[in-house]
Amino acid sequence: MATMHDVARLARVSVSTVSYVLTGTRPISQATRDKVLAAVAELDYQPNAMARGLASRRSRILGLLMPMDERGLGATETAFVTGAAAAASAGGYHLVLSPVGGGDLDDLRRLASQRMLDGVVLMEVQLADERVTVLQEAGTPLVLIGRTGDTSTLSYVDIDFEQTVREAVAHLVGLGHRSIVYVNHSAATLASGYGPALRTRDAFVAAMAGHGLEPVMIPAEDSAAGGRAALAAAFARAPELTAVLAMNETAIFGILGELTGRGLSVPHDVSVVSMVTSPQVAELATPALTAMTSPGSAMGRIAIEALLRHLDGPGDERHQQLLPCALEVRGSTAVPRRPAQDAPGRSPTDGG
Amino acid sequence: MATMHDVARLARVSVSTVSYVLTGTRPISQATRDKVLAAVAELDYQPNAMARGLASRRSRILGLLMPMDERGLGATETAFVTGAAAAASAGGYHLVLSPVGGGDLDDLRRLASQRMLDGVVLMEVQLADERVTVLQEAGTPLVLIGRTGDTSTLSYVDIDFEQTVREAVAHLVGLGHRSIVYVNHSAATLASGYGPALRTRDAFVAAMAGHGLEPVMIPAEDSAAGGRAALAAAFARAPELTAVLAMNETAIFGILGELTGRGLSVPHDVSVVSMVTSPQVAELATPALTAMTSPGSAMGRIAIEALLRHLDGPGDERHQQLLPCALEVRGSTAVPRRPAQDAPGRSPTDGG
DNA sequence: ACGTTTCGTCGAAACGTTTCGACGATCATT
DNA sequence: AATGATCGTCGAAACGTTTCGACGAAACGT
Repeated sequence: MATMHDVARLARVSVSTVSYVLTGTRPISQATRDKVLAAVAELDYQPNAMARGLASRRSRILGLLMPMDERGLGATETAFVTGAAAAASAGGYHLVLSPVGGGDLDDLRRLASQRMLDGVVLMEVQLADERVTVLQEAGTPLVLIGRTGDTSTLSYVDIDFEQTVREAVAHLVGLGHRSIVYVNHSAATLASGYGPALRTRDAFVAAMAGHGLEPVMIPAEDSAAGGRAALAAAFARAPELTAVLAMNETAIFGILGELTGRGLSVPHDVSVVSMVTSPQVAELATPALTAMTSPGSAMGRIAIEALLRHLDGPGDERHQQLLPCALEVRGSTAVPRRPAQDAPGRSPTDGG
Repeated sequence: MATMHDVARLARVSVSTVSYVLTGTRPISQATRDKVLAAVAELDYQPNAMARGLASRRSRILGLLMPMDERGLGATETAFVTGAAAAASAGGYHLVLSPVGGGDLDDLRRLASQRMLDGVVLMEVQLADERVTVLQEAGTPLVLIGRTGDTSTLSYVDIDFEQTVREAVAHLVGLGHRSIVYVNHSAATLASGYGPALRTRDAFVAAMAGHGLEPVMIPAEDSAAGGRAALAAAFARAPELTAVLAMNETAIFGILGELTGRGLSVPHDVSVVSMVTSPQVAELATPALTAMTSPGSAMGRIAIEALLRHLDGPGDERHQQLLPCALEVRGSTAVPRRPAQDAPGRSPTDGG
């Protein structure tokens, strides 16, 4: 394995000159530069990451901290990781996936103190998240995915739940639906203050109100059984329902199963829209789900780019951005067969 | 940030003594050890990872190289990552996820040459995999997930496809099924020499032969549409079929949709077994799928442990291990309603 | 022609560990 | 009581970079 000394000797220059050529820190004449680069190529030289990290006090490693619970990563998180890794790679950084769960806060403290990570992206942030405190104490540059309760001081990227819900509701209303039920995460999750669940709830109420419609929200456990139960509850609360909007990616398969079980056809009897869902999951269902596609890959990229700016910049800048999910119409939404009670049979927006 | 010098000064010993206490490389008296540890605790000292890596020529970072194609990680791969990360963490190592796709072989070469990774776990290995060559040339310790064509020299962990298929077939035959169709990956994938597809094909033929039954295999594209087409093809080839064994986790949702579409009930008209599937995915279907659960987490752990042994040991040892998937019976398999043609009502293997 | 910048390069000192060789003490062996 | 081994500790030399200060040489203004 060639070192910088070898390159310097071969090019007949000093080590520092080689370093300046490679890092561009100081101006070097074209002639010398060529000599050095030729030597680098000939020796197939690669800088030693550890030595570079020690001397420059920059590891060029970024951490991606995700809960990694037993359910593992969904397709959305996966897209996020892919996007983040690509952006890190483009910036000359590596990305470390750390399975730092909720419990091992000491693990996290150790990780941050070892100076192995130049910066960190924190996923699945809770409204009150101890990990944030730990990392801030350690002085680690930080970008959040999601938002804490106090959003003022930190950089974050999050989904624009309000805009997303508004679009989803508009799509259904546009098709002629008047009775729409929103299936959220579980009551326990809501009670624990999970941001996305709370924000979508409020956004749903607001969006329905904007159309002069009654909002009905049903919480559901994160399982197929939870979805079935939620659908039963939905019909109990709103027997005339023609559309379901579901936040709960896991429950939605139960919802579909239960609808089929009741002899109801999707989309003609009941339309279904899945929120914050990846195309891969949406395609698994039959019919394929009309969904609000989460911008996973873009979020990963943006988060890393913000983090890199943090590292280079003066350090006092913040990046706060919301990204909406994109409506992708597939087979699970259509004009309702059962005409809306307070509307004519013809949908208001089908003038194609 | 405290350094080793600070600890040494506070404990009134030399730096090397501190190092010996911390690494256990040389014997140190209890009295000195106590002094040092007290100083460490007081200063909240954490060793600098870069300095340690440079001096010891060990980064304590392990790489997990996965294709990261646009489909992202399935639940099985996710479990693998989780298991691997936990094992690495337990061994005092960190795990780097690197999105090294097929194209950027140079990227991989660079990564290996930077001496940032002590060792590497390579996922989704092809029968002829250039990445293996690159890493071997760079002298990077290596463990494969999957097997190359020549299995003699390398360490690997893989699924025991033969055993898995045998169990799946035995389950179905035990229920009384006689006409079983195997839905594999696509013809193109088979032609490209993808190990799992080839191995399961051969294992299926062997297992069916063991029961004196006719093996029927249908290739299917990795999509819901591919699954539908495969099912149609299956009925064309074997109109009397009562069971489907599917390797293709994506196609299986299309298969289920098409069965429902044809008015056939799962499991009573047709039983379905999904191979190498995670419980999470199996639960998404209605009814929940009887599946051969892939040992994702265990594989991750075993691969990392083998890699760590590689790093400590003399370096010439190999670890080669096959893990079967475990049969988990859920709602998609049952005794066939349509009695088998060439057998009495009683199944040949149900002598419990 | 003479100071004064600017440019290109060099030598050496970090960076924070690990690890090697050495050296008194202590201990067992004769 | 002298002779080795063993134990515990120390000082110093790596490890392979980056980066600072310095220093000639060339280019500039006067």
